[in-house]
Amino acid sequence: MSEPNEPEQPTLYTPSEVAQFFRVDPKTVTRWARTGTLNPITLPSGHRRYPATEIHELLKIGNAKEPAAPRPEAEFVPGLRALAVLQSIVRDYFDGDVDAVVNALRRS
Amino acid sequence: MSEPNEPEQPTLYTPSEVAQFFRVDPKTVTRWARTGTLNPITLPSGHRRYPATEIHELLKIGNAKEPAAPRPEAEFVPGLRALAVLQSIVRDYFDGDVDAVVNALRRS
DNA sequence: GCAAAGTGGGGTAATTTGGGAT
DNA sequence: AATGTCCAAATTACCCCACTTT
Repeated sequence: MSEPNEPEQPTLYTPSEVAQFFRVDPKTVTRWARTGTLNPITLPSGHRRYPATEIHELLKIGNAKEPAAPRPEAEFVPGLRALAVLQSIVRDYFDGDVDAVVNALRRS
Repeated sequence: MSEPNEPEQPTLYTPSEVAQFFRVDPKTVTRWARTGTLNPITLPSGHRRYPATEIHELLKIGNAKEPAAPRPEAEFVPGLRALAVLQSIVRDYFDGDVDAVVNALRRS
């Protein structure tokens, strides 16, 4: 059974992390969120988490065409768990449109 | 935790998985469940499993406003959050191998 | 049965939030 | 106008150990 690895590059950033990236006070990050400069998700508790994609965009990270990732010879075989999770993503976020998912992956 | 991967049946996340998605401590996820914020399934042992649909829905909160939804009839454009979640799946379950994800989708 | 990893409960420090004043 | 600081309340993180699952 394949299990999630430790995320070295998290999808969501905490307010403190974002503040450190921009070299500002966490309070300022909160203000940016309130004024719409940043678009975080809100936890059920009211705290905020900031999508890495948006932060990276603002930090000008990843806008260069990076060399292709190292390609392993052996084909990756996903476990049942990975398949189930992936399919749930396709269903909930992409309305079951597999091509849309593939396109989104190719662009990113 | 082996279960059929039929799209009709809801995918269940473990507390650790939910915690990774939200960038919070697993104990916080448990807290949300105890206070009724999340509605997990309770195993006979007392442990909890969280329906993916509810988790995905909560990950969208606060991200309702898309910067630009230009063409409804045009090609499907995933939201910022959808892309972020998808990328986390690629990273955690497919070791960052985009092609492996595409192949898995094409086969299913 | 045994070992390793994950989970739940509790207690305590650290973080986050919001408001207001500088 | 935008940012950093102080404050208090709420939320979360990290520590323990016992139990469950694999």
